[in-house]
Amino acid sequence: MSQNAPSLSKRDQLIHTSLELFSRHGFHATGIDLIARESGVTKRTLYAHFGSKDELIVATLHHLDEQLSRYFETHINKAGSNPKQRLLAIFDTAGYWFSENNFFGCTFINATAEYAQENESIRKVCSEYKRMGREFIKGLCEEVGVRKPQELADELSILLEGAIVTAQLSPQLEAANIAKRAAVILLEQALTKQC
Amino acid sequence: MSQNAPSLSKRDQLIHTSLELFSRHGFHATGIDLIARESGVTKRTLYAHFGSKDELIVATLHHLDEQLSRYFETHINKAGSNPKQRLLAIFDTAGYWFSENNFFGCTFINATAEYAQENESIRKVCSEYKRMGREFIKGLCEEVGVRKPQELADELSILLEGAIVTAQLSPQLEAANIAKRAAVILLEQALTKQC
DNA sequence: CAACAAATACACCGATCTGTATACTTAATA
DNA sequence: TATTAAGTATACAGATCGGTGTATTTGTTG
Repeated sequence: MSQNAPSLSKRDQLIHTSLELFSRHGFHATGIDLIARESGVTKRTLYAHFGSKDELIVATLHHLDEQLSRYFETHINKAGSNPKQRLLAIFDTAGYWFSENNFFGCTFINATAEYAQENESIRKVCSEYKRMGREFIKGLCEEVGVRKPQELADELSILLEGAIVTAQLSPQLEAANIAKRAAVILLEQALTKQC
Repeated sequence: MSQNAPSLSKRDQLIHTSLELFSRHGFHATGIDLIARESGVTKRTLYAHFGSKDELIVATLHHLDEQLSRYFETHINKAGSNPKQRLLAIFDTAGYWFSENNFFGCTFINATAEYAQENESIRKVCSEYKRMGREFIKGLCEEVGVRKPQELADELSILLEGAIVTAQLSPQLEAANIAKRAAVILLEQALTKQC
């Protein structure tokens, strides 16, 4: 999940630092001055690349979108070619994610919490990310060949969301394993129903 | 969910206003001055009742804890005495909750997002609330009489959490109904498994 | 070498933040 | 009626916030 490249462009460095600080401490709690300092960059340079803090937030969320999507796709591809195993690998991947030491819940959820009313563009990036996630899961359900892939995908998506916030709020629970256990039941039910 | 009492004590008025503003706009984004003004109270009075903003936040979350617990218990009791119906009424209640116009996701999740590192006491209130919620659901599972009530309760808890954040991020989805559909399957599976 | 873009250094702006100091007023109570 | 607690009014402190103005330096490219 984490990448520590030796030589990033100033822009990438700023986004990288922003992601770390926003995820760990939240958005309002993270000031522009700190981001610039931690990036080894002047505040003036920051504003040369991003017109405002909100723009920086949006760019950071877009970066996280790509990063998380790649993370899940990579891990699921490692699970092999069996469609059922690929679908359930979602929850194994989630388990890896939760165990990383820079996991602080879903930053998209956190961003929506902090900008529920104020900032349309931030909220839009978050809901769009979630929509794409559901599309991805729906694709895996279609591979499995259940009768109503949309319904199963919606159910598994909610399970995944629940596992994320449970891992965030109640780390002692094995949220990913519980969600996977439930997912197995829902998947088998969806498969038998079409006979 | 909302209560508009005519004459509240200053303390209750402050907590009531805080809950509204914190839920709608977030914690860092809501200033002490605004809370005092909207409560019709001086900032000096606010600090006479609560030693700091963090103390006010903790008190507000405790109030929300009681309010939400009562909300769910009341609605579930209205569902009658059939244990299965009572258990599934969790998700009907969630559906009512999501449709209220002062629903902005779970304020406990939002608080944890904003104070993940900084404030232990705030985080503790939130995780404790979630723990009690799981206990409550476990009690309903025991009433139903499944073999492993803890397992089913953990699964349904994750479903509920997932429905909450899905309703927050993707309001167009009928998150409560989807979660209930999944809950029915998990419940029936838990019941047949013990034969 | 000349020209230009990118980044730096650094002071500064107005606004807002949490929290406090001080003096005055109201209302209930003993 | 005297006392006391609760609240008001208002100004202020010290820090931080997002964002800008300006001049200087660096590095690359023609």
